[in-house]
Amino acid sequence: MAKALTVEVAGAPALTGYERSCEGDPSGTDHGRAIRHVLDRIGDKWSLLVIGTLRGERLRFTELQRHIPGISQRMLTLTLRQLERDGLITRTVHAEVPPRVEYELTELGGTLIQLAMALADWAIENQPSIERSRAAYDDAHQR
Amino acid sequence: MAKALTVEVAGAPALTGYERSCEGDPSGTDHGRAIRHVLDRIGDKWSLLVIGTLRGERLRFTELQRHIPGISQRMLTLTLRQLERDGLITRTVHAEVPPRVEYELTELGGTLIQLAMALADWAIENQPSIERSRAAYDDAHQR
DNA sequence: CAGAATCCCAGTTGATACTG
DNA sequence: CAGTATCAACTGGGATTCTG
Repeated sequence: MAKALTVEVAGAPALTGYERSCEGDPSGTDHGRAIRHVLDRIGDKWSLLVIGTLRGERLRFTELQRHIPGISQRMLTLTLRQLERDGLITRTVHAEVPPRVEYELTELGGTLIQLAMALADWAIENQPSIERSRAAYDDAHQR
Repeated sequence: MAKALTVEVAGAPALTGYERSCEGDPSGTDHGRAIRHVLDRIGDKWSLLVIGTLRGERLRFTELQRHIPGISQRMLTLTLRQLERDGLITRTVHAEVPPRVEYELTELGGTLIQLAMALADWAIENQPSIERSRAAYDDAHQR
């Protein structure tokens, strides 16, 4: 997840194999590379779910955990940190006892929601079709 | 990748922790669940890249490998099989020597391209902003 | 309450060698 | 050419325990 942090050398961000091999790419807009970047950011198990949950509401740590069944304390923390670092959410600590920390989407994070919704819609709409295709494939390739 | 295959029980597809905990969900359209499904399908390292490469062209195995720098023979094979199973691409074997196998997007796969392009556009447009945010974050949190 | 620190396994990916 | 088979390495993520 923190790839760029672990392999960073002299301030230069780490490069994946794909990126390295594309360094001299003539195309100004390498979509492959771009896609790799989004996926690195929101292609993990929880990021998109956290963003979706923060849609329209500002929530506390525990509230988030309740809204996202199955997420562990550890992964919620890591995911939130990552999203904060990328500027997709903000983290606000209130100087109280007991502590209260609230998370909320930034404007940038908000723009991602649109994509997330599009993805979800696609999934909902095409799930049956995919399910059928799988059944057919498995049926034809069993032994 | 083949999660549903490995943990299948009596014909019922496996459930992730998230899905299990949502079984009684009242909402007809659980976006969280839907997003989980798309991510399971195209959130891996190569699927979206393969789909993007197949955009508009029908390509052979080796051609695909050349178009996608960094992908190993093994991962290309696995990814193609998965996409074929899900009905996103078709695999055509020509009875020749040497063998010729061509891959091409299905209609369903074509619809995914739209989303992929949207993702790529988002990445390209917001990459600088994210980069800046990261630099600021790392700067503020270093020690 | 909101985490930080550890431990650890399962699953994914990569490298390499072999084949119809 | 288009794979398959095998092995090794890496890492994402869960469970658990501790703390300001």
